[in-house]
Amino acid sequence: MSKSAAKKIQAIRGMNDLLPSESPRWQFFEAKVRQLMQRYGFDEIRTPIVEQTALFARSIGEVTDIVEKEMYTFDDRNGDSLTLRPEGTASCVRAAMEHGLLHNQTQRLWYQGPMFRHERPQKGRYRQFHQVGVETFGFEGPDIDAEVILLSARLWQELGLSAHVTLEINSLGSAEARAAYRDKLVAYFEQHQDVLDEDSKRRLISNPLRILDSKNPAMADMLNNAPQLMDHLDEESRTHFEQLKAMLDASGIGYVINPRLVRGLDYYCRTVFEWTTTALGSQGTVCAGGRYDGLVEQLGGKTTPAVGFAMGIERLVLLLETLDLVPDEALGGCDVYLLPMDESVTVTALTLAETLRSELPTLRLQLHCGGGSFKSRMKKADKSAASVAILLGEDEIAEQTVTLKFLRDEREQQRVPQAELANQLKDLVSH
RNA sequence: GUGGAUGUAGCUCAGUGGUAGAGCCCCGGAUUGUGGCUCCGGUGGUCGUGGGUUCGAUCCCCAUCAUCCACCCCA
Repeated sequence: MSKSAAKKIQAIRGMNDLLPSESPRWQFFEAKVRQLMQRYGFDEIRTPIVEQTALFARSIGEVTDIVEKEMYTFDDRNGDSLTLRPEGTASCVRAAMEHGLLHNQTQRLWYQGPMFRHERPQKGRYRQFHQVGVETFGFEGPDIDAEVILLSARLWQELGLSAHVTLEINSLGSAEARAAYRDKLVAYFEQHQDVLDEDSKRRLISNPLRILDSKNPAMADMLNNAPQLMDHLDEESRTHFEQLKAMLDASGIGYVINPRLVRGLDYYCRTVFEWTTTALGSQGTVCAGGRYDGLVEQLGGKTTPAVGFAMGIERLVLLLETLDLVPDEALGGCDVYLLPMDESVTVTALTLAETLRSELPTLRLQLHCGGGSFKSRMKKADKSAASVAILLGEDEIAEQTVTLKFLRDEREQQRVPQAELANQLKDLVSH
């Protein structure tokens, strides 16, 4: 490379490349998710990653941290204010409304993709991160709340994570009850201004319910005497919550009721829940969601009950990696390595490889390319993780055979007629 | 946005005010058609970047960028 004064261009802070050594874990996770969604009868929806800024301002809440200081917002060439989506629910609601999916019908949707928030990166938290989300529309009763929670619980089971995550649930009450409680709480906190720390004073405006969750011991007494959310639930929400608990009990799903569990986004009401883990440091929430019955109306649609959740893929993949839960066979590699022994047989090897791929569509066959000594070719076969190397040289070509060499066990290598090769390799294709 | 730690080879890391080393990886050889183990050799660094102090800075000072951890926030 020439000596250039140009600065090295690197990835944007907090936006990561997903390298080949990592991608199999993601694929493993994504495959499980896709399969699961099908099993539960959820349909995939894909929406653009850019939306009008107003969509997020109106749905997430004007005074939330996300909208106030974490959005990637910019002006389009025609002057419109656009924003890289910081979460998936708003886009999903917008798209569903826009295409009439909510008109006199119910929906069970899921999505997956990148989200963007301008936060200080740390373990399990990045500026471009990825979520899988589920959104359901048109179901009023607690059965759908239970259904989406059970769906998430089954995913942990499928992934081997069940023992490592905990379900916390709470109810925020109806939008009216929540608003009334909020006012009451703010009034209470204002009477105790002298005890409030800096963070809490700020939250008094942005998210007063969050103050209840403060870890500051100096405020513990004051918080314990604060009005309780549970005491201010409206009757319908109370019933809804009781029924949900009964359904979870009947399903054998363990949970903890956390009266201080408050979601950060404005649109939640009634049921809220969170799956957390202690294995990831301070970013322990791995999946979170709840009911948002008012959002569709808030965005200009007909009143439509809705429940959903989102999970952070980075966090879950990190968890899978930490706990070593991705099976070896999911971690990539190939089954066989086809190796021409010198330059003179390159073309034959190439055509043989294509023949085998046609005959065995699921066989993972890597063809040696790039020349090199025989020794280096063998080394690459070894590195490839293939269990079998197919050696092709002048002798083999002369008699229309190949040499099968077993790289991972003690079996003698053998000559096999090319016509029988596909048949011999079948056993390697168990997937 | 706040606080702390760290930036030396592709990776993991030593190290010194007189412009650098190990292990792993990679390449070649010992082994003309047999990988893994062993041995030998080799490629590869403007010591994150820019300034300052100094005869001289990878080392000391300042700034900046990046990464990591925590706070905040959140998935």
